[in-house]
Amino acid sequence: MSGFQRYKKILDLFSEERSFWTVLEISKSLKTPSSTIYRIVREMVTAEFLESASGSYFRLGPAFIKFNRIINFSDPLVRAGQPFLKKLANENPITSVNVLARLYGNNVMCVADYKSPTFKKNTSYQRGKLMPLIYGATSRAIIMQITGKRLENLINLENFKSDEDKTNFLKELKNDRKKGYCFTEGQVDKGLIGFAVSISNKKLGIVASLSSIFNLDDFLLEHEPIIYANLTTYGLLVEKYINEIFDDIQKYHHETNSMR
Amino acid sequence: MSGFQRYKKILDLFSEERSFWTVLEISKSLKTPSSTIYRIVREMVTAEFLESASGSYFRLGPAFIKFNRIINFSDPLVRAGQPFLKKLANENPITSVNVLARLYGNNVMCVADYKSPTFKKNTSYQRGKLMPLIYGATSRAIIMQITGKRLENLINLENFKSDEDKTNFLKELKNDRKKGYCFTEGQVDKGLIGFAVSISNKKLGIVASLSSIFNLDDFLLEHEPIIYANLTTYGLLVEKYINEIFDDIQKYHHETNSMR
DNA sequence: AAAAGAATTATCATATTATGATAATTAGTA
DNA sequence: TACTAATTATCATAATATGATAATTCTTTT
Repeated sequence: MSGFQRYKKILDLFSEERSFWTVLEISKSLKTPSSTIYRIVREMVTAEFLESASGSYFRLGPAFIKFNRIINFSDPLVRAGQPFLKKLANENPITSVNVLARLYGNNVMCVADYKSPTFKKNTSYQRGKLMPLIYGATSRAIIMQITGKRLENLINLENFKSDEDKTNFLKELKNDRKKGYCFTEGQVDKGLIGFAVSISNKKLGIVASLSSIFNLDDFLLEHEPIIYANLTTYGLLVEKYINEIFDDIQKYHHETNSMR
Repeated sequence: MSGFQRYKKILDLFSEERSFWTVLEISKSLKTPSSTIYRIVREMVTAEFLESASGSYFRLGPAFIKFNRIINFSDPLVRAGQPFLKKLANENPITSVNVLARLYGNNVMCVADYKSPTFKKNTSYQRGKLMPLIYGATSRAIIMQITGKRLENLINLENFKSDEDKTNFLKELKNDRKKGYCFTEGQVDKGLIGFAVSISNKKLGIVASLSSIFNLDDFLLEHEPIIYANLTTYGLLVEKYINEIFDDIQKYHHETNSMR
């Protein structure tokens, strides 16, 4: 183990289900002597990436909250898209969850969400949560932007039941790419349906989507055109704002860099 | 520079105001050759603690969103307190911002907040934001739990205008400690007032506070007893739940550790 | 399409740092 | 108080990071 990996491996042990670890547990789990782990953990506590509780337990530290906040207030995708989620919810014909998601490594991650106050069911789409790559409209509108070898690599990581399933998926992907939007039913949460459009920004390396999720029971066919119109309109708006934000950033850097 | 510091120093460059950095900018700023920075940045991109955009810019990576989410869903303080913030807001006699905050290094950090929908003004208390240690009721209810050398060290980091100011502050602290709650006016945001109670859990090393912030203009003297009653009641409830959560965690560890 | 320039990665000898077994200390508990 | 568990210190050795430079790749311009 070397470099940043040394620290990452420890952080990766912490999960929602298991958020407290003792040094001995870490040591066993990583098959590394406890004297080494003690030293590393101490470093990370100093840096506030870990925090110690009594009973010799350690948990994730407040640094993550701090940096998360910085991202939240400065990430172009979040900044550009967040304000529209509520509007989208209000203009949708039925109660909805609205989600901004992006490619995150080999997964899709939700980066912002807004649920209508009247939406009762719990959904799998919540900020920070990793989502499966091949299920749900939210993910589809992301993966359909990817082509060639990159797509192949991503797809090969997934466990399709059969080769037929895989071929079907790729066919659907192609279709949706042409249409410019996606629809899926119950792929992530039972009883829910999703609609999504792609969002991207080449300069910023953003591969993302904007989606609305509804209760199947609430949905009528006549809602469809309105839903697509809303998503398309706001999707374009979000892209426009991302561009503007990036331009501002570049301008700022040119100014400050030329000041010396 | 060695160990985790090497990585931390780079991360610490990123802020809300300046969220994009090029390798060259980092290299200049840290007075370290760019070949070294390139290597380190690449490592962090792999670990998803940094992310590259085009134009050779880098920004904070999605790992922070992921770990933040884990904290959000597993931190005993947040888990115990978050659900009460809305209730507190609803039961307060006037529109309010309600905040859970905790000691974070030498600062106070807000870890959860709920604003009444009718509360219009922007406040400085938002999740993840660092707050001054000696201003505002939210911070006061935290620092008043600290005594002895620890308190002295913390206080000495602050710039009091005069020794008199410092003595006064310590006197007020003592008073509030006796009373069991705090009140301040306009110390953090003009036109706002704050009420706070302490929250702590020795086992978990939690030194925190629960507070309600109001518009000075809305406030009448007759509101005061209700506000204190609410804060006290919910403060105790939060502490009770923190305890229960910790007991669950311990039970879980005993079980899984004895399984081998 | 070629060329120039910028960004990024590779190389490698050397300096620095991490490792882990063990001992020493400290904190927690009965 | 004494006992046990947790944490820190020590240190020789193995492993790794560093940074100057060269090589490569990516972008932009003509």
